[in-house]
Amino acid sequence: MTDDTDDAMAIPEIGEGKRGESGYLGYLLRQAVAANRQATERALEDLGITQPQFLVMTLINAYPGSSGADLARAAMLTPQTMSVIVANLEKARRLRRLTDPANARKQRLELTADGLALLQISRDRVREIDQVLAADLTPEQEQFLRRWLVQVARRSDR
Amino acid sequence: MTDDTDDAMAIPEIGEGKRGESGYLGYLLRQAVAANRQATERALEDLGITQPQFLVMTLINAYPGSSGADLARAAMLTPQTMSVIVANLEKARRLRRLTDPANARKQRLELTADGLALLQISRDRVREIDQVLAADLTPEQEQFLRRWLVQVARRSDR
DNA sequence: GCTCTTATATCAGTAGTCTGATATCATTGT
DNA sequence: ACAATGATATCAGACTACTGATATAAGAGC
Repeated sequence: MTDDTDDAMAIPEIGEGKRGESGYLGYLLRQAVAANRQATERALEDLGITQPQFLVMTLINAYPGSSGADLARAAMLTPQTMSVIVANLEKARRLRRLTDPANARKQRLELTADGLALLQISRDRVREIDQVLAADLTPEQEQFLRRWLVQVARRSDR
Repeated sequence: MTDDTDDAMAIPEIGEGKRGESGYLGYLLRQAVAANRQATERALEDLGITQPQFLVMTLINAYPGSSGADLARAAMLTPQTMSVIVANLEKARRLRRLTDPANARKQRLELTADGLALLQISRDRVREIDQVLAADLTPEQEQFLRRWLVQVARRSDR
């Protein structure tokens, strides 16, 4: 079917037209993140870990004893969203909740041995995907990129 | 509360530590996109339009008569996802489905007058947010960014 | 003491996003 | 003509992610 006799216009390919250098920067950002997320989840598929779960496990490992609210702030997510992610991780027995001795409302979170083991396996794979992102970049270019991304996140922060 | 007598470590601020120049590029990307999405949805809040809805309305306007499958390919989303977005847009009477005369399975999508009016109002606001992203960038830097984002999207495509 | 504010966690509802499974229509091959 | 293949749409289930509402605990001010 090479003839285009119907009147629905053709949509350009990824790198072309509005989907390339023209078009919204926000759209290109979203496209890139979606691709990166899919790559990550494909890499962690056999471990049953999603990208957000990996992020939260990483945070808990780095700052053990944090509360859900702490994690929500760190990940720039709402407490409700974090609550769901933590609940899913708990259901899979990858973390534990301990009641804070000083604050009965607060729950101190920490990884189980199982969670830590999975995190360690995941880390290498995620790092590898991350390095693909920076391939073909000079150190200066990567530095510029990182600074720009942080600035974008901070500017819309509130 | 300036003393940190409890043993839960403090989590750094956005630009600092692992949340700044170090840390995963993928994480920084996600943070930036989340911030951008929130800014966009805040700007379109009174119109009741989400960022994905804006994208789909823009696509339908540019390529009227496209099918859900066409749009899914263009937006790099699955047909199921597109189906949900289209259903929500139809529920809000911002688009119409016409059955394709040549293919009873296919549905040709087009904006209603209402949808088009909303799209036109939205456009300026979204463009403004997009320009904030590119503020402080030289044309060369912006060009480099766009190329990198397209490359990231294309590389993990499939 | 008691109230007001703040912080924490969670329930409910909506929207987006994926994978997997189905049903239906169109095209192609024989 | 008919079976196989492919394209389209959609249902179901799971995980994010948001807003809004609620309950409870801690701390501040009176």
